[in-house]
Amino acid sequence: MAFSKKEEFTKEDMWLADIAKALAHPARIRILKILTSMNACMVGNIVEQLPLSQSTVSQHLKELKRVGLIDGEIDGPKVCYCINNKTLSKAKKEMDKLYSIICNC
Amino acid sequence: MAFSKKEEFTKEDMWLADIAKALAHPARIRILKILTSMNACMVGNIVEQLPLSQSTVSQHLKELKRVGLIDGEIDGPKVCYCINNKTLSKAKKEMDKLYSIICNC
DNA sequence: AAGATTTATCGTATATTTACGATGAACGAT
DNA sequence: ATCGTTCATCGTAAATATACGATAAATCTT
Repeated sequence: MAFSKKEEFTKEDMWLADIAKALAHPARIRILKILTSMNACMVGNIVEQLPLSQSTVSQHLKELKRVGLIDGEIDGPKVCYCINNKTLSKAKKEMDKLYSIICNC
Repeated sequence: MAFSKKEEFTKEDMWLADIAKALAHPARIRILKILTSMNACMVGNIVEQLPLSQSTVSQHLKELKRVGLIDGEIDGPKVCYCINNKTLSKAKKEMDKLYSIICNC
């Protein structure tokens, strides 16, 4: 992103852009769907369902966690990930707000 | 993105991820809002309202155009940009669909 | 025709993203 | 205590993204 000038934008636009960035890879969209369909699950379970290595999936999980869209809970040597519905609700709300502003529909 | 494995995902997830990528910068969200508030406008008009150089704004416009969220019409030496409501509607619809799948709200 | 205006593109620098294998850290099981 | 399992992190490579100034291309104005 080089030396980005993001400070010059509103907090709302920056937050939404950040959420959009987290959604900007099909693997991460897939992960959210997987977590929903299984309610919650271990990393290994997610890796199985994606055409990516364990380390790459771990990075995608980290990105989703960074923006708060998912939570990870340590369970022995495993880690159980799940959707963070609070952040997701907020994301939906803000996204709807954006569309209500810019969309004629 | 290195050598991305995006071929292994569904078209829907890839399309949505691509739309999200286009929204993944506050300047581009701002541009969509500006285009809405002014209905349509020239590049210079947009540049005025952003803390970015003309060439950088031009790149952001190109990214929005790439995914079809905006259209540009040449008008003399100027170019008039406007929202593409068709793509935007589809984006909203697909985004809603995603949220309806993954969101408990 | 010459000059001004407008915008896209080029060239460039730096940061970030995506991917992988290898390694390390934490835990459970033997 | 050692071994296997699970996952994050490190190191690395290549592609993209972001930003800018400079330049080119197209069009208006004079």
